[in-house]
Amino acid sequence: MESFERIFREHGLPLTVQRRVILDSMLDRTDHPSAERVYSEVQAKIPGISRASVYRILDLFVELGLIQKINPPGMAARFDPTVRRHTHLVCRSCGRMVDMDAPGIGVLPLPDGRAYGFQIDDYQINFSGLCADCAKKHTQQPDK
Amino acid sequence: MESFERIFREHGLPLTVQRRVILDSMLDRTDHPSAERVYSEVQAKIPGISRASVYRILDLFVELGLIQKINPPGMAARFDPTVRRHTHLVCRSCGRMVDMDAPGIGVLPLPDGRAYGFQIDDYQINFSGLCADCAKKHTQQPDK
DNA sequence: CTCCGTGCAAAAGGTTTGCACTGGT
DNA sequence: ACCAGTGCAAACCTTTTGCACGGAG
Repeated sequence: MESFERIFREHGLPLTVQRRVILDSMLDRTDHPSAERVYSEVQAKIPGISRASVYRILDLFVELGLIQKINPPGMAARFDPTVRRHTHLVCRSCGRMVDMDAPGIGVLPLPDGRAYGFQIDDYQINFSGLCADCAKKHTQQPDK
Repeated sequence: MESFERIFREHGLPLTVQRRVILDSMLDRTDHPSAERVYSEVQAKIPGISRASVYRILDLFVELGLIQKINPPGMAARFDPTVRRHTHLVCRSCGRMVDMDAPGIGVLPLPDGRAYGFQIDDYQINFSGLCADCAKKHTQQPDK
């Protein structure tokens, strides 16, 4: 929780205000914000911050293993403070993304990729469909 | 195979040279080209073709169910003539993508999303790792 | 002949980069 | 004081869009 200062020291990385604030705003959130959304939220706390810094800092956190980057099909990348592998539900219509923490769901053995010339070491499962709001809209107005 | 002319007629869609050539270049291929790659390949056969047409035509084929669009994490979309759901192996280093047709791999029941307010109707599994070439490079030069 | 499809160029959206300055350590 | 981190703007990559022309039906 607060040992992130140690993590930075161990890597010889300066702990700047920008990094503190962005890390703060990422932890303990259950949504999956895009870089743009993090940017606009953080602007309230650090008015002069640049979009580039947000991107750089989020990518740094990913490299440090502090957060996870998710690339939903056809939309901006999202960032997730939950680092362990887990499954996401994505709304095809509005892009809303929620964690799916059902036991047994989304747990696969890593297959042997040698027949394909691959060393497989990770996987990602994304379920897609419609969230409640979008399902409602679609049934009300099936056209368009 | 050749009934695609019928498919177009049924939809009242003109069958243009561009569509013929792009469909031709897509069928029977086992790689997973990006729109840009299709564009440069097709330029050899139709010198004046525009990038926009390639994008429009590929998307049309996806709507017609003739091909599939794949969105690998963090890179340009790929197109796949194999329409049925199947699993992909993606090289994290070079982006190479191969089909993984092992029986039983990548077949999941659709979970009940109601607890999350979702109607789940599809999913995608991507295994990731290193292809043989990139694995070789990494072991030879672990740094950088 | 009538439209739809196309080519072109520009815009849009998301992300990265080069460079000078600033702020941690 | 040093050097990495930052802000800014421009570049970049992928994809979409507006519009006028041209070819398929």
